[in-house]
Amino acid sequence: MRECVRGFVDENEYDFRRIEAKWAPVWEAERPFDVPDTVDSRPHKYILDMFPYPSGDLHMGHAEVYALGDVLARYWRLRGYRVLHPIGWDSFGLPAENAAIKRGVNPRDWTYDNIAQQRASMKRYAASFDWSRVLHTSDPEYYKWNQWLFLELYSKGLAYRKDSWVNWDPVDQTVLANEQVLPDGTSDRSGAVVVKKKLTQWYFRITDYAERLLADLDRLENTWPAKVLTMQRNWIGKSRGAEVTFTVEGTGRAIPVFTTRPDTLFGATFMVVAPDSDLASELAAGADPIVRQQFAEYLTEVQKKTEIERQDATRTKTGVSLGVNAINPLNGESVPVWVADYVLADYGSGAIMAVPAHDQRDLDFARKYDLPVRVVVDVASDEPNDPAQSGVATTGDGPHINSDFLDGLNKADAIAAAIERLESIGAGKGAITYRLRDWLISRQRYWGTPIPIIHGADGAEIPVDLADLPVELPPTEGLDLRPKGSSPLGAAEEWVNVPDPRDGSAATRDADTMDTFVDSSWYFLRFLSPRDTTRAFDPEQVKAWAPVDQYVGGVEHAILHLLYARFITKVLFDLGHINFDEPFSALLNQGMVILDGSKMSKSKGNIVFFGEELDKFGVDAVRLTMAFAGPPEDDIDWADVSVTGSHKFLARAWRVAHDVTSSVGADAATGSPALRRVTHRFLADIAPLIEAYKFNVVVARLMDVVNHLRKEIDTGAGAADGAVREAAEVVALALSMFAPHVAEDMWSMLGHERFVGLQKFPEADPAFLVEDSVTAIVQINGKVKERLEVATSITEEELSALALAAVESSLAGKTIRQTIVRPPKLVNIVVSD
RNA sequence: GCCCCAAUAGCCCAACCGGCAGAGGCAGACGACUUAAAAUCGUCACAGUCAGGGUUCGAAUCCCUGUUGGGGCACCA
Repeated sequence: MRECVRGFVDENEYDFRRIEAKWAPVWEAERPFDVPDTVDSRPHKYILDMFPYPSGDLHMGHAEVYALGDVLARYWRLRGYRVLHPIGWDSFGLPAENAAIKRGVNPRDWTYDNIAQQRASMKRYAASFDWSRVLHTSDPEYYKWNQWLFLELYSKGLAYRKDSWVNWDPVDQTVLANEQVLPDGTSDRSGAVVVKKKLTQWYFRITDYAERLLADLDRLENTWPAKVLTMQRNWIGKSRGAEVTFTVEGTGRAIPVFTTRPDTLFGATFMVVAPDSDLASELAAGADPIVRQQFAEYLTEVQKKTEIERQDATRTKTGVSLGVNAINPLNGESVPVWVADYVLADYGSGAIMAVPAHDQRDLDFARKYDLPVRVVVDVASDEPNDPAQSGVATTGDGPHINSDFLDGLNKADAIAAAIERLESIGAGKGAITYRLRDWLISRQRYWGTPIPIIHGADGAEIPVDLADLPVELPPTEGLDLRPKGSSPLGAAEEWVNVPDPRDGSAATRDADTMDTFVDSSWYFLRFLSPRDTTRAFDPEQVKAWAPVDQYVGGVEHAILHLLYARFITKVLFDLGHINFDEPFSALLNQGMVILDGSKMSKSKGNIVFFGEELDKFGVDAVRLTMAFAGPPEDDIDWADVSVTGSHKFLARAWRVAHDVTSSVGADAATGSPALRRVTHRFLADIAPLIEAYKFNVVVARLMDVVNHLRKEIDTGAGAADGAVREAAEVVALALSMFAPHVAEDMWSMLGHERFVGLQKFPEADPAFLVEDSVTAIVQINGKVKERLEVATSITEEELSALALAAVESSLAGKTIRQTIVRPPKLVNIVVSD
């Protein structure tokens, strides 16, 4: 049950409404966290939270990221760093357009109305952003540089157009990148089942960077979540093996195949070509009419399948023979060539050698079409070793058989020997392939960055001159934004028809817009000089701030955004625009805010509304709850946490500061040593805890300090004590990371000038960090028998003697076998009867 | 099917290099204050660490097996 917390309009009571109303306007007027362009000598930290997409108001997920990101930003400020913590909006994208179609509003209006709403909520939430650097990716001032980026890639051959089978979302009526298709074959936006279409589209050559994108993950090993690293490695999907060239019998046409198992070449009993590959069409074209007919029917059937059906590994494999044979380069054997849709056109060369004895997919196919199975690795297991009978392909290691010069070798040696032989006879070589495909970046929708290319009547692609950027979107008036499979921009005749820059003849603009992931792949650089009209980013500012020291956001971007941003960063590095090649030095993925064990959703009706929570409990209590709920990467079940509890704690902390009667500068040295010990231990522990993202533990420790303070004021040293003031000030400083309004008010009540967020943590005094004495425990056979108060400096001999004396009576009649002494805390005496 | 992560009090969570299972909070019980209640202040109780085995003087912590939950990959040759 969450009930409403009521405040009192009384200066002597904690009232979050009064305190919020008091400080928000001051921060708004004085902008304490804006960072000027000037470079200064302090150490820098660039703390970045993933910027939001403006779909309606902020939600509880935003409340979590921006609370946690702000803890880190404020922490580094309190450590004396110069902190850049900017915010903006990822404001191009389909939802704006879909809303526009549904409600007849302009996508621009819809977007900027939402931004205004989110901006107001964000300000209310009091995250310490630099509000002078706000950017929106849908502003021409931003997407001009997005177009510049495109042209940079284009000039280096990294942006290109090709005709290919692409993922098509039949609901949103646009193409999707591979990364935007969920594992179940549906679109990550619309949820529609994705189909394949053959279209001419723009791509970024991310595959050129596959090896570096993979290798450089090692450098992020301890600063990025292991989970994200694994996901990226899987996505890039490196395979080592060999490329082997088979030759079509008769025509001599070469068929290159990629295999991870060149050692099993003697077990290849047929070949399979992807039905939708050019090679298949070519081979079928030369075949007899019956084969041609069968192939054509099969291809039609295959193309009707959805991605879901096609990716179902359990379905029965199908295929047709192409009626031609190919020669195995190692043994000269002639094997039949088939087409089957378990082979993919765009992986490897779109063709495979099939080794049914040692590959389950090939075996399934061989058994269905009665093709031969030849065992070439003797895997020496207890299992029946005949895949043709068992139906289970063997993949283990063992001596090779039926393999001529490979006989007797194990897997690794046979692979090496096979590659060596292939290379010496010119029939192949060692090779590496990647699962990663080029990034499809064109979209057939309106609300995105226009692609700055003009198509000449002769088919030439002419990059728009830099001086003519930005290519601005035309107004929506008169345009039909409804999805129809081609870009709405194509219908904006005045916009699309332009003179050919070469000779003034008729030409047209490219009517597609860019994937919005292009926009977000470099926005962290634009924050460094957001008003610069002469370039995408200022190299001086980049040198001062970049790369991002700490990135904070959801794990849903583990592949998409983070992979693209890494890629673009490497491209910009190679082009000499920046001097680093990984964009985000450290990454924190926060969990989700859920309710009653499940994800919040409109359809389930289990939504906690951001604004309502702030109304009921106050900004500080909500922010504190986000930090205190548990480790940041865990999900927060809003039903399991108590915002009321956070509110009560804040009131308690506030009251403590309110009760302090000493003046600024009161001597802490003469105050309560016990309290000082608590305060300085806390101070010493903040850094390691925050830097390990243990925000929940810091809050717990903060509560502990407040509890001690309360006790000290009520029944100890009293409200005028110097140590009490010291502790209250430390509480205000530390609390400013979580609850800025309360902290600012406490700081002010303690007689200080604003702003608490711009102060520095005092150093912990080492004198309070060491204990003079500790409680040592004495165990017999691991069970605690006695406790001794001993000096921290006690020697092994002294402690041992004290311990033996203390448990003397329990040792009567027993034999001491061993004594383990770990000064100053433990003695374990091992005895037997 | 393969891989990874987790499991500590009724609940959310702490626990350094293997060394007394508890920092903090929620919910609970009791007391003080109050005519009473709320708020506040205080006191108390509650688990032997998912199960089983191993290593060790000593295991929440290391190893193995399993259970449950979460996540990733999965016709990629």
